Amino acid sequence: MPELPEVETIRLSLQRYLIGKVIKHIDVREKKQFIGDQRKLIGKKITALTRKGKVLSIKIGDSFLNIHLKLTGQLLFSAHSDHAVFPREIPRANSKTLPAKTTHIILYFDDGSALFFNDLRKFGWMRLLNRPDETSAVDLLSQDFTLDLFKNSLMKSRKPIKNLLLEQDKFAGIGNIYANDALWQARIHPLKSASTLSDVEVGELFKAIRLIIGEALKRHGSSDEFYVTPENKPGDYQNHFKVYHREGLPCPRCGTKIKRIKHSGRSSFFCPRCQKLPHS
DNA sequence: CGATTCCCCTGATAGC
DNA sequence: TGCTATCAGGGGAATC
Repeated sequence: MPELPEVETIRLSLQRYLIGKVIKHIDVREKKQFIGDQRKLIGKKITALTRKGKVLSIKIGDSFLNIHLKLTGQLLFSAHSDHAVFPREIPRANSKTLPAKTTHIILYFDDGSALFFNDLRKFGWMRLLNRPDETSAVDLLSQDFTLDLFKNSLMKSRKPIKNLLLEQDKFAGIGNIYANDALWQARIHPLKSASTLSDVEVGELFKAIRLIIGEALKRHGSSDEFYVTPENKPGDYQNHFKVYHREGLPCPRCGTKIKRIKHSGRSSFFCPRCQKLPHS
């Protein structure tokens, strides 16, 4: 699922292709996934790509096309829209060519290139606004994401730390993969109440988030299920998961079998030896 | 305030 | 074989 490292990888890639291109035509095949008046974009030029948390914003003319990929969204670029063929199968699109069955929106540019939005489960969206999509939260790669801010947020909540990490209106960008791996890195149990973390633990978790997100970025994200880069290349972090999707496999640090629990409707993975609760 | 549940959607998988 | 039930999951809304 696309989290900060995946969306940032996509942004850096698309930035190279899209800046300066002019929108010729937009094909919206799944109406509910495009919010706004697409006609506003015709003939307008792309001037910037930004990202906050998991939301990508493409500046087109005076408007911002905001994109959330949710669980299964893919953005693929092709220099030749009339024969968009990739050398390898696109994961879960069951095809090397575009458009695929899962292609729901296509942006055509004036030079014959195109951007394809695939999304099997149709949870993702493109939303046209006159500003980047608003979230008051601090992005994890921002200078404003400081230890002080992090600590203040944690001390105000008695929720399980894992739940807090996933709240996009507090810290934008972390999803299930990196929340699990960061907690493992910091040796903190996912159910531990946020406000009960010691100063040392808060510091370790702060470092762990930056370390794990940084490693994932270097590896161009995690191609666990659907995610690929706009060139249809996989990331590499899935080969280096610490605990995520590794139930029953050995902890990379101590060899203990990794456990999986469900809470608040989501799965958490952790090492029962490295990440202990006070009373267990 | 927080915790839980449902919903959106589809393919994979399990059970009969 | 083929049908049906269940599940995964980001995030928003409704409910307790």
